[in-house]
Order: sequence, then C-alpha cells, then structure tokens
Amino acid sequence: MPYSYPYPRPALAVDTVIFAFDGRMLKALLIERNNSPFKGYWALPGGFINMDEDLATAARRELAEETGVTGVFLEQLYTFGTPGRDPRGRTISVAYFALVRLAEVEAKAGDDAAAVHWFPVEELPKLAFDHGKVMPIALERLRSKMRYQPIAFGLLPLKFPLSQLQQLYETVLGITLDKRNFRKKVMALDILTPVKGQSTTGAHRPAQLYSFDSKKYERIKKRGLSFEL
Amino acid sequence: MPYSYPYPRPALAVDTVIFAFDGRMLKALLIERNNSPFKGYWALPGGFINMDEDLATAARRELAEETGVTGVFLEQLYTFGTPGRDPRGRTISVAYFALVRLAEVEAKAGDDAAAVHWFPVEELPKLAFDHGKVMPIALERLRSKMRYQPIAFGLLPLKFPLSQLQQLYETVLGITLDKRNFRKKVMALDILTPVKGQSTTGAHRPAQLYSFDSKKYERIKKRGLSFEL
DNA sequence: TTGACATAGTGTTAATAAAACACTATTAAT
DNA sequence: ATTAATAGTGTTTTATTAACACTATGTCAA
Repeated sequence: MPYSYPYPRPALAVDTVIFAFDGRMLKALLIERNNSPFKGYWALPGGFINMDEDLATAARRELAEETGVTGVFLEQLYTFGTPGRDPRGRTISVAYFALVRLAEVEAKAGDDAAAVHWFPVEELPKLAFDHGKVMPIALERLRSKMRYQPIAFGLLPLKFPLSQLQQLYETVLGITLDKRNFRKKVMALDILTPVKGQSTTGAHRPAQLYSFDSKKYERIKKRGLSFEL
Repeated sequence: MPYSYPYPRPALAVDTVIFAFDGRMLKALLIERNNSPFKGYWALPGGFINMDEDLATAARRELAEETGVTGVFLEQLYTFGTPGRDPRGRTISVAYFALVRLAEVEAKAGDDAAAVHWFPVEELPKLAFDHGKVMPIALERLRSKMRYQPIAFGLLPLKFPLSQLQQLYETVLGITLDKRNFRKKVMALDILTPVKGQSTTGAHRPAQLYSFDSKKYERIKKRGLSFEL
C-alpha cells in the first residue's frame, strides 16, 4: 500500500492497567521489566502494536498473554505522548484499563517480564516510564464509572454475596456504606438474580449468592432508567 | 537518538472537535478537504504531529491555525486506530475536543482546507474518514462533563446574562429548565460575579451580566464541595 | 448440647434535595 | 400611554437520601 506521509513517525504502544479485587483490597497487576530501559522496574503490561491490529485488540492480546484471561471488561483510558516519556525515542502509548476476576487469572511472566505481581493499589512501587501517571487516572476512571455503570461485577466472582459487593464499593470508593441502605438500593435496581447455593465461609450464618443479570440490566437501560449506586 | 523498535509504524495524527455556541445552537467547526482522500468532504480540523511535539500541543497548534484562538478549553477525547480508517495506510488519530467563544474566533481555511464552516451539531454533513464516529463521542463528553464541571463558560462570552447560561444548558442537554430553580442553583454555587453593565438587546428589561469567577470555583473545589447543575 | 461468636438479613423515620408553580419589574418601540 | 418582550423573585410539594438497631442462622469450642 502506498503511503503519503513519508515523515518520521513515533512508535505506538498499548499499556493496560489490570484491576482485580481479592475480597479486601483492590489490586493491580504489574510486571518487572527484564530489559532496558527501566530494567528491574515494575511497569504496566503492554507492548507495541502490530500494523494490522486494532488498538483494543492489541490490548486484549497483551492481557491474554500476561494473565490468560479473555472476554473481560476493557476500556480505553487515555493516550500518553509527551516527548521524552520513552528514552528509546518518541513513543505514544494508548493506555487501557481492564477488570478481571482474580480466580480466573493465571498471571504469568512473559518474554519481557522477569516477574508478575499483584500490588495493592495503595502500595504501588515506583513505576517505569510515565506509568506512575497512568495509575491515578485509571483509578479515577474506575471510581467514577462504578457509580453509574455496573462494571464492578467484572471484579467479582460470577456468584457473590451482597456483602462482597458492598465491600468492593467501600474499598474502591474509600467510603463506608450503610448496609440496609446499600441492599435496598441494589435490590431496587433489579439487576441481580439470586442463585442456588450459599456462601459458607466461616462460623456464621451463610449468605445468599447473587449473579449480575445483564439481560435485566439491558431492559432497564432501554427504558431509560439509570444505574446509580 | 538510537531507536530500538525498527518495525513499521503507523502514522499519528490529532483531530479536534471544536464547539461553539451562538446563543441558540451548538455548532462545530469543520473544514472542507482540498486533497484526496475524501476530497470535497467535510472533516475535523487536524493533522499529523511533529516528532518533538506533545499531543495536546499539536492539537492547540491546529486549533490556532484554523480558528486563531488560543488558551481555550481543550481535552483529550479518544484515540481512533482501527486499521483501514485512513485509505492511505495505517493512521492513528488522537481526537481532542475544544470549547471556544464564537466572538473570539476568526475561522480561516488553511493549506489543506477549501473552506471552513460552522455547522449546527444537529445538522452535520457526511464526514471524511471515521470522523462521523468522533462527533457523538465528543457531544456525549461535553454533555456529561457540563453537569459536574464548569466548562460551559468556555462557550459563553466573558460577560453573559443568566438567561444565556440557561439557554446553553438547555440546548446542549436537550432539556428545559425551570428559570427560578436554575437561577437558585447557579447562585448557590457561588462561582459567578456580577459585573458592571447590563445586556441591552431588544425592547425589554436589560439583564444583569455575570462572569465566571475561577478563583471562587477553586476555593469551592478545595473545600471538597462540588459543582453540579 | 449448649453457648459464644460472626456475619446475614430486615423497616421506619428524619433530613435534605429537587421539582412544580405565577406573578411583578423594566426597558424599547409604537 | 400602551404593548411587547425578557428579567427577576419564594413557597410548597414531592422525591431522594441518610440515619438508625435488632433478630436470624450458621460454625466452632467447651
């Protein structure tokens, strides 16, 4: 294919902030770089895009390579292009953020990674490149989006007790919620289906398990009604 | 500078959705393309980035070239990179959206533009490339952001009557607002300063003019109080 | 087997915020 | 002096959100 723009071009990468929730803390997956620059530093999983590959496809490919998960929530976050952000030369990075269920993930160190590790988002190490700027933007996006879209379920097991949903909202938003008010609101949304089986962990009354019902949610959305927690 | 990524690279462009408000309608600035591909089509103003130039800087440069305005609200919107979106070859475009005061703009056709024109956002022509996908995203961003951040003032003259502010909200959000409730809310926010002089247009009672007071707004923000209209 | 412990589950009231609603005031034009 | 056109101003009703405490049910250990 002939190309009518013969000037020098920046390199183009995708980097993904991968969030998961372990029941107590929000965590992010980082890789330890095996190569220069920033060898030994922790960084967001990512890499250069292929010439015939959509941006989101590249992000999903990286995500599958690093964590083995597919079909998860993935959304474009922001594009970073400040000159000098990559010492190898001008590189633009399109950042994505992803929500995964911890139980479904098998994080594995790839070619470029000496190690992979889940860090609590409140205790991140110093990051390579400008990745330290990406994380707060990703967190802010997660927080604001959780309030009016049902994305939090991408962080929970397919079946979960309401207490876990509340714990997730409290942890991510950094607030405490009244149990009764929270349950009232959630149930009023009518987007959960009770499922057979109870959570039976610990010496106490077991809890009803629920699953997010995307059909119900779509019906609500079409009626113009809104999710809001 | 040595470069360690010797593979083919996409070209990188910025395109900007420029919004303005004429007192009745929200409008967007488009250029008529003078060159192939899409010669004769209307398109978003934009162009390829320079190798030593920040993304936002590139967007501001294009904005200044096309409209003569500087120092306006400009925000990154979304990055488009689907293979095939530019028939000349793989091109990634970082889209921005900008808010300008119509009175300060002198739109001028640049090198690549046969013409420049303000279109009402509800009556856009068929656009070049995938620019038809950009506009609804820009509109949605404007609408949602207007609700909780004081960006609307970037579309109004520095001095304006409250009726114009209300008209702007009604037009952009596609709703009608109660005059008394609207004024109560705006005044309660305490982010406007009345200025000397009245709007004296037409055979009717003149209106008090106000200006947005960013100092007041910053003080409010620091106190954790929120803008919401 | 019984009691202690830990989490699940459940309604009502008070406080706050949002929505509905109509008239008087002031200017320019005729 | 009258008309036309927009500016400006409070109160009541309704809806939403926040505050609040006890009973239920299971496991585990004595």
